Amino acid sequence: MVRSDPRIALACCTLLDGTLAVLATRRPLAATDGGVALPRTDAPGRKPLDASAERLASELLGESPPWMTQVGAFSEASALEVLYVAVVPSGTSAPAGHDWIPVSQVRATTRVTRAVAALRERLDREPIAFHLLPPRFTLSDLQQVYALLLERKLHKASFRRTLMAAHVVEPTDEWRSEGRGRPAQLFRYAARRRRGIPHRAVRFEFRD
Amino acid sequence: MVRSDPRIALACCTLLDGTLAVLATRRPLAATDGGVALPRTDAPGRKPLDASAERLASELLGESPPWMTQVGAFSEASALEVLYVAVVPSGTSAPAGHDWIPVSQVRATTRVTRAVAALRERLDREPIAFHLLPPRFTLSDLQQVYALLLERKLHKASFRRTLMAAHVVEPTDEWRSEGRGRPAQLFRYAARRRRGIPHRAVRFEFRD
DNA sequence: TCAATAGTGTCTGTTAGACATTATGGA
DNA sequence: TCCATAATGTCTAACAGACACTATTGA
Repeated sequence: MVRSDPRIALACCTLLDGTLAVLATRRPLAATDGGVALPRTDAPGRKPLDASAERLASELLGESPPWMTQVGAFSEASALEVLYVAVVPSGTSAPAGHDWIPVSQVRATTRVTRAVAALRERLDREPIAFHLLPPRFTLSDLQQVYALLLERKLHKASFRRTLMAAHVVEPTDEWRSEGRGRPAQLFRYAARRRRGIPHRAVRFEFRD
Repeated sequence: MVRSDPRIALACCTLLDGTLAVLATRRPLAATDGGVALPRTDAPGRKPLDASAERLASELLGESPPWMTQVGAFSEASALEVLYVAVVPSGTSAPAGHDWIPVSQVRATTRVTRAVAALRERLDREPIAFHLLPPRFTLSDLQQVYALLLERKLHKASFRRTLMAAHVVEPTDEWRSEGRGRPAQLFRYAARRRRGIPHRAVRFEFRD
């Protein structure tokens, strides 16, 4: 009946070489659970969990991640663990003692799988993809992020039409030449406040 | 650093007189926190949280609720609380010492609000609306549930077309006459396994 | 010139929503 | 008969996806 404080674990995600990667604590001895070691902290019971998670992320990265949310609670070993997921822009370097591990290498880990699923589920309601990219990005970059997280191919013209109609990006006057091919215009995330958010059609997409 | 076991709280929802209601523990003294008292239990540290929540729900209702999931963890007073949400068919009677309270009367309560939000967010991927109804229901009943949870009007013909195209209900040979008007055919939930779940279009529906 | 990528215009099939109409009961 | 509700057919505007095409750079 007497237990230690609950722990908070953070699955901090970014883009690395065109794939999703998660920040893992480097361990001197070989990992014994077959998964990655997510950064953790003990959560003081009285403080809001979100605040503790924020502090953990800030101490790791030096600043608050641009997007973060709670995934859920798990009973882990003998204590309770509350998992958070955050995203940081591609190019963010791993802090000392940590490494970016491609999630494809840790798919067996329940926590990472659930963290990535939480990203995918919120992709259409939260600007997650944008915060996985630097402030300036090309529309091809953005499309790749959506394709990566949704795990499906996307139609280029359709993707751009929908993006423009939603007024969530605005063009800059910068262009980027990526070696071969026509240079791409850089855009920034700028969700223009819309008067009425369009109604989604009712969907019945049960697997069961 | 030394704390008691985490608690599990259950927001068990049903339909009552055309509105959403949540199961609250009746308290002899006036509630002091201005909200409802959700059924709770202490979670043994070692057992999976889902199992503890299942047991809480089963002991309350006499059987497992047809649908249930974890909402998240909250730091509550001095301990941690993990909130679950369940749905039971309309007509389920409140167990002894408990009452159905319309959620419109408890909107200020964070936990109930988050539980209902969790229902709405999953409405298109889980058969939640169906489990809020008895096994046999009319399509008008079903549409009312969707309209209630989505908080918007739905177009009747469009709703039925989408429903039929998704193959998630099948007609029975029963009809129900509700006083005045033409009797309605009763349907049952029967999600036929579909070969390929259709791709949803990419949406950008950020409020921000 | 060619290869590669960015960006756009047009067409078509699907579908959500509007509207109208029929069907079938009770009062 | 009238009214209320169920159920369905048709039309239209919106849009996702396919396809083709132009634009602009490096090699």
